[in-house]
Amino acid sequence: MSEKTPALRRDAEHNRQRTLAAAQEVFAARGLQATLNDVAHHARLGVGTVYRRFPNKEALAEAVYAGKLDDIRATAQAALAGRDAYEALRAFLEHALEQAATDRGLRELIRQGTGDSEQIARARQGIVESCGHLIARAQEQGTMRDDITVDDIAPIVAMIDSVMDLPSTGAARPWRRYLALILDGLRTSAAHPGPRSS
Amino acid sequence: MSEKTPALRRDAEHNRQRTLAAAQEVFAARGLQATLNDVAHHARLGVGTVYRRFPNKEALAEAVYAGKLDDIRATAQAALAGRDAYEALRAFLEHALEQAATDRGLRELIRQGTGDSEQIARARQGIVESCGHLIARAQEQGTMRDDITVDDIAPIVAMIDSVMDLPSTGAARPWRRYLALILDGLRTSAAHPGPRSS
DNA sequence: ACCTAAGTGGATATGAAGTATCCGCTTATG
DNA sequence: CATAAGCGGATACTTCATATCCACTTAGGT
Repeated sequence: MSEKTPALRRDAEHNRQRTLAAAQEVFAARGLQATLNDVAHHARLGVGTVYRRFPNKEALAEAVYAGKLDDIRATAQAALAGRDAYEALRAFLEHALEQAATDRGLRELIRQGTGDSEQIARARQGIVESCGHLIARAQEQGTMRDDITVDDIAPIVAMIDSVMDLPSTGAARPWRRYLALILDGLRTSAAHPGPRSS
Repeated sequence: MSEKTPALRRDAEHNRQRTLAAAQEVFAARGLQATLNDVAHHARLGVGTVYRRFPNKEALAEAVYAGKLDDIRATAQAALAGRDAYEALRAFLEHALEQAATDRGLRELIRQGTGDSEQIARARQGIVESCGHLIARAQEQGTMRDDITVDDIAPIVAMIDSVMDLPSTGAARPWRRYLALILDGLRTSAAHPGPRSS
């Protein structure tokens, strides 16, 4: 490790944590377009203090989300161990989207396919890879339509995301309903219920 | 009609049309966030000329889209005449989303539930109303799940919209595929294919 | 042809927002 | 207690969109 991290003064380290915590909250609530000034104020720190530790918003966002995203990647990989691949995929998507549901910043990070750091790109790639395996296996198991591919995952996630962004009518979380609807549509049996009724 | 429209000079009227046409194109391609300067330049007119006819971007957008949206409303109303309500709804949604697919500005206008002019609000309301009738009738005809309501329409449209915004991989238009998938899920027969296989 | 009100262009004033720096003051720590 | 590290937050910079202004051009009536 050639990286030198000169060890922060105790108060400085404390403020670093405050900054991260505040960023977490602010990004979750208002999205990545929140300003570092917002974050600093929320942490009850001066702007300068924040800029001293994180050169810019991107760096801060990465510090906040790299771990979270890698957790998701790990969950996806763990899902590979499941017997029923379709169910494993379903459970994984529900878990991942659950995270997204409560964190607008995460949602925006996932959505923008472009310009993410190496660390985040790697997580993204790992997730896609695991989903690919699950899809292939579900198809072998005969539980998923053969015309589904990995490329369907991103659109599906995008679709559910978009429901989350909607000014929801009830206090409910209708995204689960739609996720179920869509995933149901991916099942073999539902592909086309059959010929016209008459 | 107490409205006085003092009749424009011929060249002025011509430029007004150019402005509308340019706005149409620019909004369709780059969305409503395009500036009036963009529009003016695209029409090969000075900015001042555009501002002379349209006090601001909102007014221009309304002039461009009021008609388009009302056409969609009319289509929805016409769909009420169809025998098969489910099929009529499906056809209407496909038609309306076809419009949206080629016009980013229209998409943004549809998405933002807030702050639209009276004219546009009326169209929106009419569309929702017709969809409501179609849903109710399809349920009477036994072709649609009973737990679907009008409130499901907006999320479904939002979901398909989000697919359109995606940096599409192939040159294809994958939104039709997902619309079909979702609508299939609304059918009675697909509600739940049945008990577990074993 | 000529007059004048209507129209035109586009440089530019205005304003809003976000980013990032600077530097006088404070505080941890050996 | 010396001093390097850290802090705060006013503010300089940018960027970008909106909207205006006014010297100049032109349609169209007489």
